[in-house]
Amino acid sequence: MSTIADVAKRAGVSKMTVSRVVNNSGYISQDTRSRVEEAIAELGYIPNTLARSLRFKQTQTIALIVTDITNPFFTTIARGVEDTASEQGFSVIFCNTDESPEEEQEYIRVLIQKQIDGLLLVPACSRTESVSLLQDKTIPLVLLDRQLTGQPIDSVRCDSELGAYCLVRHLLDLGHRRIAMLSGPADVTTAADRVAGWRRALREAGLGALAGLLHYGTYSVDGGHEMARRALETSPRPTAFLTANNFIAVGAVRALAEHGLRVPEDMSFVTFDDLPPMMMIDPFFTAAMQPAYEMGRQATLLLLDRLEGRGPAGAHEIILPPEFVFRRSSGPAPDARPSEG
Amino acid sequence: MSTIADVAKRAGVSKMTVSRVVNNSGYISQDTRSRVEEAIAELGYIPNTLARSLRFKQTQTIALIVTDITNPFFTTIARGVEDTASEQGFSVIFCNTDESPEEEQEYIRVLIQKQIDGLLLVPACSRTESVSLLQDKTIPLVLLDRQLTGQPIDSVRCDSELGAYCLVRHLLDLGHRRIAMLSGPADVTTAADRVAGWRRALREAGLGALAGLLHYGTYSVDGGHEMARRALETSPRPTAFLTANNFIAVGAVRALAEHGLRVPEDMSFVTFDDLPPMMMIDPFFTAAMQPAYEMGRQATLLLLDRLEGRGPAGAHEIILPPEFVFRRSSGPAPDARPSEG
DNA sequence: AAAGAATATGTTATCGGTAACATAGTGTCA
DNA sequence: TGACACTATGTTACCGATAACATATTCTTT
Repeated sequence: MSTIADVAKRAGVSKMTVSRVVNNSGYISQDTRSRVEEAIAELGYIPNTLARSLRFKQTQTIALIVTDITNPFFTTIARGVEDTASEQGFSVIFCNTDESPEEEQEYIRVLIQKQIDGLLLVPACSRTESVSLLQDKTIPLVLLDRQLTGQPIDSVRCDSELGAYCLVRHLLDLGHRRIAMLSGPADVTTAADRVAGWRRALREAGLGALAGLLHYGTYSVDGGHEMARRALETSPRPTAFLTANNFIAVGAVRALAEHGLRVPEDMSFVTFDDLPPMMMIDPFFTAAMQPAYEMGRQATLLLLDRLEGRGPAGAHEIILPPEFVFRRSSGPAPDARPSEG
Repeated sequence: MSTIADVAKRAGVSKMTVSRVVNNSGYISQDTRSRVEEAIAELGYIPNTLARSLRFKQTQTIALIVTDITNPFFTTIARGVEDTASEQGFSVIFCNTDESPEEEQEYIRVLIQKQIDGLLLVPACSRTESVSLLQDKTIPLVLLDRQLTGQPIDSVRCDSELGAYCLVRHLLDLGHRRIAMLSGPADVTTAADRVAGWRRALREAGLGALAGLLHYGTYSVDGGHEMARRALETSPRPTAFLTANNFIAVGAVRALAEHGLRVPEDMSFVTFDDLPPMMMIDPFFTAAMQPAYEMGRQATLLLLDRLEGRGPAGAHEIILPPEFVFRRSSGPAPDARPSEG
């Protein structure tokens, strides 16, 4: 691996002269420039970013920590981040915590060691321990998707409360009255917000009695399966499900199938997050879709602004609206149909 | 951001002493150790990996370049790589080329700049230009999934030829005789291998006339859609499709639906790579599944061996067998059934 | 033609950490 | 009690690049 010193020796100049050629800075005679460029080509010299970063105290690298790399919602965010960052000459380090606050803390420590310039974080829970490390170091932080309790922090997210509210309104319009909510972990803000939207829509419809309709679980297929099982045991049974993310939806649909229930004839179904069209033979869910790519993009732009000391004073919150697709999974409530069961 | 010098000053010792405490090396009195640890805690000191790596000429970082980050096959490989690498104290940088050799070359250049210790590569095409950069630098390289033409290189892949062969045999057993192959790009070795397996099975069955049955396209939904359209225009029409990956399968199934054809009644269907069970409400494809996680794991182990100068002399090839699932997408050929159009 | 600007290149110090060597006190053994 | 090992700590140089400053030549300008 040849260094700037090797190039300098070969070209018969000082290291500084080589540096000037490489970075196009300062004055260089045409003759010297050619000699140096020739030496660079001959040696296949590629500058060492480590050394440069050490000197600059800037690595041109940001990191993105998500909680579930298998979820297309997060991989789409990741693409938005990657595209936007590399446009501006930044590299991105991706990390996956699997919803574990301990992993999160460990990653943050390693990333600080690696001298990242800034961090985009989907927090595993709403507690703030792990980010305190960053704040001591004055490394800019932008939260994605989920928030933290306590002091306000720059964040980009989708309006979960509104999304859930609209989905429930859709079900109410179809005549449903017993609408179960299969939510995520209680200490994750998106789950809480979606519950709030569900609750508001029902309250406005004069349906305040929610006993047995609200279930908390993990954002996973197993979580959805488990919550759906619990929900189906209640009596009277709900006629519709609202699930708080795509994996919960898949788990819940499977549980319904196991109970011999058809969607939407026996149970209507609406969810947050769609499944990726690329993998769907036959899209099916009525869903509130979060603008994942755009969330990644906006968060990155905000973070890069912060790196240059720009952007609004105080914490900046960007809240994007969900989009809705209405498909076969939601239909009229049984007792709203002329004559059935 | 406090440095080792800050800690040293606060503890009233030299930088070297702090370094010894942090790395548990050399001799340290209990008394000094406590003072230094206290100073570290007070300042929230976290060592700078850049500086350390510069000195060591080792970053404890490897990179994984894949061609399509949206494909669960590659994200599963990525998980295998990440888990295995971090077990051994290595970080992983993920890169996505979107099947572009130019992007690939650019990433490799940046990764060399970042002084990665080794590279896992899913090449975008079988040409070798981009990896020559690495070989000048003696950075160990392990190929994943696909191979390169020319000199042999360490590689880990699944037996594509065998997988395709067995899938076609399955169709032959079901009575199919006109079996179309919807393959990937002609200059990608996995696509070529799958074509070879398909060809061998047909030849062994005495079905040498392949005119109009072989189609090349991209490994994408659009590619599959396009190839399926072409295949459906041939006459006599094929009774079964073999698709070379999961996205091609999705595109092809959609094209069939547009033509009003049912699977498997009107067209049987087998494919390489399944869709992720996590996102499938109702798994459906008969598929040859590649052991993606294990491929990532094995490739990482081989690469880490190479980093330490271990492993077999000469290029090492690890070829893992595919697994098969037989599901509803494949059924008897129409003319093999008692009475039907 | 002298003075200052513009051009071209080199030298030194530095980023944060650590290997290699140096120094000094303590303990042990013949 | 002197020699040598062991323990504990510090000093110097270096990894590869670059900012800041220094030096030297050429070109303008009055």
